[in-house]
Amino acid sequence: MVKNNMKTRKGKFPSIDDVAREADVSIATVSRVINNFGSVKERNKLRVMDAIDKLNFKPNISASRLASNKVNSVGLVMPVYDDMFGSFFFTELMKGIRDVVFPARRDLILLYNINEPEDDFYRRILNKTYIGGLILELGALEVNPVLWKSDIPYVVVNATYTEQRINYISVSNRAGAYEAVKYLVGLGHRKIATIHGALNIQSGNERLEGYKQALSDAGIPVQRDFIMDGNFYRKTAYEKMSRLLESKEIPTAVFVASDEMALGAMKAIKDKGLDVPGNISLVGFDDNPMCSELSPKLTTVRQPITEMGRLAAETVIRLIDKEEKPGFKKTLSTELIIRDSCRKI
Amino acid sequence: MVKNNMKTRKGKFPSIDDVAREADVSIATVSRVINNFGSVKERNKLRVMDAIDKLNFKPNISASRLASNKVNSVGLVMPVYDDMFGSFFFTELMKGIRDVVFPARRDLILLYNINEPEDDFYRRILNKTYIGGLILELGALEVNPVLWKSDIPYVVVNATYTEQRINYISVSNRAGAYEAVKYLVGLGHRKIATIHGALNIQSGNERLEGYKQALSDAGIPVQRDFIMDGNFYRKTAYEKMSRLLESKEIPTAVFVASDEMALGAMKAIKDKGLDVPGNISLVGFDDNPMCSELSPKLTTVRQPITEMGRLAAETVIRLIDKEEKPGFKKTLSTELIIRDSCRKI
DNA sequence: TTAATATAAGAAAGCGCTTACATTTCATCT
DNA sequence: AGATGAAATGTAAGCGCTTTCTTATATTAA
Repeated sequence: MVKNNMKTRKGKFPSIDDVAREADVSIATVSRVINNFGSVKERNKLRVMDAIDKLNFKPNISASRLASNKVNSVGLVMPVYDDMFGSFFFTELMKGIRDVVFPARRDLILLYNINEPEDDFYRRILNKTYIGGLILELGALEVNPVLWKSDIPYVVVNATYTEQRINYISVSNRAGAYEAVKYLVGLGHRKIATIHGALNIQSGNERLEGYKQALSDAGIPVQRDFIMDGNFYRKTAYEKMSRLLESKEIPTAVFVASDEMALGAMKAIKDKGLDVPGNISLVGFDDNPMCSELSPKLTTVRQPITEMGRLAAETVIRLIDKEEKPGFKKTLSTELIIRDSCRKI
Repeated sequence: MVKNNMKTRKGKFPSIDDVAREADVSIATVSRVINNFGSVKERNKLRVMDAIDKLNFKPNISASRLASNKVNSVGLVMPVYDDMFGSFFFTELMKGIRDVVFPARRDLILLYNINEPEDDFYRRILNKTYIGGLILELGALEVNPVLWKSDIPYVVVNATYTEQRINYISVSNRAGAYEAVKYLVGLGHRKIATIHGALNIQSGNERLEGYKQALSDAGIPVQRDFIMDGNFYRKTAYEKMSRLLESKEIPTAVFVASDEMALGAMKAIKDKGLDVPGNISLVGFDDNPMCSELSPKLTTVRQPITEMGRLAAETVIRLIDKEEKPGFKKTLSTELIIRDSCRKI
């Protein structure tokens, strides 16, 4: 039920017929050279290209799509972020995506679900006949059934799946967290707490597991009261850190599952009159650029978000072009960036 | 010269003919009810809608566009940002845009110019026959001639133009800077320096003017060596601030033309062993969320970026729909957010 | 040289819609 | 009841491309 109130663009663009007339060939030939398809004699190819230049002709994509029933745009489905990290993540991901999508001459369609039942939202997307494939960041959501019942190719970013058919590109959250905690252990810390992220989000869960594993492997018992329930928000981290500082046994180091939370934690520590890393060593996750603006500069686990975006775009395009079979799975590795927020003990 | 390697979506979607047959009416009638256009008897309207539901029919947008030569998608042209503010600005703007564009059932096409001559880039956009209008953030660039010679509606964001036909939505940079400096004057400061932004960008220029004007109006002479040439980058601001602190006459307050630069300035001050606001009062511009994470929390000028995005989207849609005549010009006001980085003197 | 084959070019039939125009239906007024 | 005009519906001609099929031309083989 779309209102019929759209604007009409002046119908003065040259069409393929004009080019054909100008080059004195048939429109079929013009189409062949436009699409670099079939065989055209060099002489005619040149004439057509000249005509195209002369008339400044650009093919009408709607017509092309209608006639060919082919499709090449990439859709990007994102949740509605509202925090600092969301904005960082989004822009970084976009950098990778755009660096692949635009040089490949694809269109990038942004798709936000604003107040629509999820099924309807995806059905609508599927019926946009010009979208060839999707890149999805789902946060805490599952892959929608409408999607996996369809035959549109999609790759999910920032999550892993055991289902064979689901393509994803993720990041080694577990290993990253493991490395961070191992680093703290290496500095001599034994009382290492964590403020973890939302556990309904995969990355939150995996980072917690990495933390536990690293402690176990170091022969350090995992203490229940050293595990603080966070949700990736700064404010929560502030509260949890404050709580941690009031407990009988105060940790000497804390692994915080995101930089944004590390910010809150650091503030809580300072507000208590304590020092980072003097009293408490801190490691974050993400490598948000603000990390190096804090004092002390935050030691953190960098995740290659841009790279993830780039790879996601490359993959979805290959899937659209059928150059790749579904089932593409990749986990990119993280890197511990050592700065000034941890000390030997 | 597009390679012919796109994927074909299974051609099993029901068409308008199927609906017409199912509802036992003509395709014209179906089209009328789809577009809510012309007159259709209630009885038939219902039958068509039932048939649409039953078959799960969705119109083929490419066909619709080709036939009607009408168009409703919104294109968003952005520069390639690489700094923190860019990412903040981009996400904030997007928030406003998406909150308008998606409920209005328009598509949002992201357009980045990656290594393409500007003219070609815009010509390509214009020939995307499904883009009805554009929102542009141009940074230091001018409106491209290809664009203003065309008849596509567009609104420029974050800049002002005297040309009558150019639609823009901007922010009162001058007044914002003026208010900030006036505030410093009110606190008793007389030696007020500024680190300004890139002067080839309007906002940079206007903020500098606001600074000068505020001083003049307060009867304070504008001192040449209190005006430091910045470019919105943190690093430059760090250097300029350091320089400022080494000069004979050290200011008691500095108006820094962006929060990102304020970050650099603050660091420079601390690195010199001085205190904010103890020795130097600081005011920023933007109200980047990190402002309230700094210590001291940064006093700054908030600009309504999301609101700008929202208005830009509303405007471009009204222009597409011809509900608005070209020449829409609006400047949104800023707001001084007083936090802890300034003191009385 | 001619036959056989490969290559190049064109003609024309759609793709799934919109819409101008023609036609039918229906309510209203003499 | 017949005339009249408005409302409802249908018919059919495109929109600008792609692509199949056909035909013409060039190349090679015999």
